[in-house]
Amino acid sequence: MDHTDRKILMELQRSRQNTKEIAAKVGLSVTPTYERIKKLEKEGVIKAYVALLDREKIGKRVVAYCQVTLLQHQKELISKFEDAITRFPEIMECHHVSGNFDFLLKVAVGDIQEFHQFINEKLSVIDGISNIHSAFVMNSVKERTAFEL
Amino acid sequence: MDHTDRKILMELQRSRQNTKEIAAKVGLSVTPTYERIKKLEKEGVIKAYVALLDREKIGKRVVAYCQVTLLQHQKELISKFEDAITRFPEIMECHHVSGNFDFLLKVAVGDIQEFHQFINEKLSVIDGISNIHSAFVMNSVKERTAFEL
DNA sequence: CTTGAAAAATGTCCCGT
DNA sequence: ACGGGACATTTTTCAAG
Repeated sequence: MDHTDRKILMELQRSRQNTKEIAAKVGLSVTPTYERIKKLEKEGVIKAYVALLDREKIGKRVVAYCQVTLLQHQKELISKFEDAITRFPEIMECHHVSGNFDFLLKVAVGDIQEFHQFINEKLSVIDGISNIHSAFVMNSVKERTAFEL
Repeated sequence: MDHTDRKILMELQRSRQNTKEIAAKVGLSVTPTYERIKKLEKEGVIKAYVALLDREKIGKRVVAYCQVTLLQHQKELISKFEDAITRFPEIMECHHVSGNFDFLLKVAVGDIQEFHQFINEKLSVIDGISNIHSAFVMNSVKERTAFEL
């Protein structure tokens, strides 16, 4: 992966464009540009092309980050927790992290009532949880899916 | 926005597809499907179509969440902090949150050395910061950009 | 909404260098 | 690895029921 590939990826991370436009921006003709893109797709560097939606416009007014601490750090307990997490559509992200707590969850819901319900009926019901601490997003200063290359 | 629109959005959030495929999945013909998609784009419900990359394959081996606490909660201090944040390409997300700390940052870098450099030379240099606590992502159990509709 | 059609744009691939 | 050109697919628009 060279400088041109990185330029192509930066563009594709920003927005969908046709091969001609990309080619012009990286200073190549269409064919090599096309082949580079296909190669990046085949290698799995590009995982998918997706649509990003406006959170407010689809009625997800509440985003919260939940710090979850488990009772013990046994393999079984962790697996059980991770399995449960996968099933909840409210959870956008779940990361196993180092530090004071074990998991960091990003949750998106319609309103506070729905969040309350999620915590009480879904999250806190999972076995082996010792503690949950939530922080509500008041304003997203920056939010991108694009990595710097 | 009705049930069909939501179905269309769910598909487009999952992966790029041509109008014919979407039409088949939502049980409409191509023309109305095409018009619905254009409407959702025009209204800004669909913000953009982007490529998602494989983090490991582009060499971003380290992701960390940083909890930042400011010294005081003055408007000026907050604005200054937010301005500085915008300029750092390592920062993927920055949310102003309620709770024990003020800002939650998602940072993606190549390795620990780069992270160390980011904290010491970029983040901690910003005026008005009282505390930074970082948690490294060891495993991402779930990571999606798609909202449930 | 459906079907069908048709032009323009784009994607895809083969063959040169 | 690059560029040109040929062909297939898709996008986009339109008309009629």
